[in-house]
Amino acid sequence: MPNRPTEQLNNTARVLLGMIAEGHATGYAIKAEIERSTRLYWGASVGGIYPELRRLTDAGLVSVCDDPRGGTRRHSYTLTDAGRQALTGWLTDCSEPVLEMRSEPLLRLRFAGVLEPAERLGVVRQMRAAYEARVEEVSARLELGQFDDPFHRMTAEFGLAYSEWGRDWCADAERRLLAEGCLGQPVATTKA
Amino acid sequence: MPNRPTEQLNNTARVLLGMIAEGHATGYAIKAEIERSTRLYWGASVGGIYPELRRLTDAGLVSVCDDPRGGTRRHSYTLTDAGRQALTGWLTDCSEPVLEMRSEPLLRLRFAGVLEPAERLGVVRQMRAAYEARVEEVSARLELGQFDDPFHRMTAEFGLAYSEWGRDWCADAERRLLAEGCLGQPVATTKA
DNA sequence: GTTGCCATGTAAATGGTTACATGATTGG
DNA sequence: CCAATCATGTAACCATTTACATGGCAAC
Repeated sequence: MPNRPTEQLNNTARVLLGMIAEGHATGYAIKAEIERSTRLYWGASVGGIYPELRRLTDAGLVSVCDDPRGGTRRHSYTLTDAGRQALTGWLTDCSEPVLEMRSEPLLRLRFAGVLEPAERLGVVRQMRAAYEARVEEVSARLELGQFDDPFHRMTAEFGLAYSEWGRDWCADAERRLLAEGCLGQPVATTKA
Repeated sequence: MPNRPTEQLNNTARVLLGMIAEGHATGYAIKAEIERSTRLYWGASVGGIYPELRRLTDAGLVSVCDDPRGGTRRHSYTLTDAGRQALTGWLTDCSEPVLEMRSEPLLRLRFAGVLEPAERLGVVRQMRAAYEARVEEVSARLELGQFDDPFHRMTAEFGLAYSEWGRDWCADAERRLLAEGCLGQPVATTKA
């Protein structure tokens, strides 16, 4: 009687199942692959993977076998039928299109009105700098051919195109702000 | 001696300080404003605001006064000088351009290769549907004139433009997938 | 022989989400 | 009097992050 059946997988579990399906069999290999490819568009935790692997094992979604390298113990993971079903169930689930967005630069922009008009432009400049740095990072990785699988490459290309779009949006926003003198005094300063 | 000085604000604290600076004086009003505007681009928790308001008070970043409506107790918050400094410090901080991206549709796309070729297109279709729904939602709100402050409007416009961009990217990706027969067999199925 | 990588894990803290609990006021 | 809205909070849970701890193996 599995602890957590097919019903609800958390994000760590999803990444783990996907990685194992792709053939990354050990915790360490998964960790490395997360660093290599997923980090770009998914802030995945790395500290939680060993506990979660155990939970998945207990839940019967993955099976483990000992596969030592010399004297170093090593666990090799494979998907069970239930695990594969959970993974494809998640991937083909058409009910929940969770599009959450959590962008600190945008949150800052939302509050830029509380700054002095002269300082407001800096918030957008910052935001543009962040996108620019991301453009550099992703395009460098793409040029190095780091993304073998076509779907990995697609997601990296998405990251690149999105960062370029964001950079351009910021440049345009800067122009608009300058044209309007960084916008009057929308600040509703609190009066005690 | 404040519990948490200017140094590090968590995200809830940031939203709270910004909201108070804008003149949303009570926990309830802040909650309502989060629902109204911030939800679109910032998945902010609403359950954590009262405890956090107390922490901010203890830390000397906001001051509170009782402001009852009839027999209903009510707390009115104002920024202290330290609070205003913390807020502007965050807004003008040029060290940390945290651009985290956490998109479940993209994560699914990354693993689409483990599905049968025929099913892969569905992952992108899903993603497009999510963006389309977002486009509808944000443009409806913009047309209702829900965003008074120019910076609120800018963030909403960002949300709209981004969703449109994402929708179009997906449409293009769908075309590419179809043109290539949803891409061969990149699946590295695990062998036990 | 020591640096760096492979490999697995634990502990503590923080943060965020949901659900619950309470009660006053206003308007129909 | 009932429903909706204003208003404040707590408790429990889950997820995430960081830091730490351990040890083998390979290469230089």
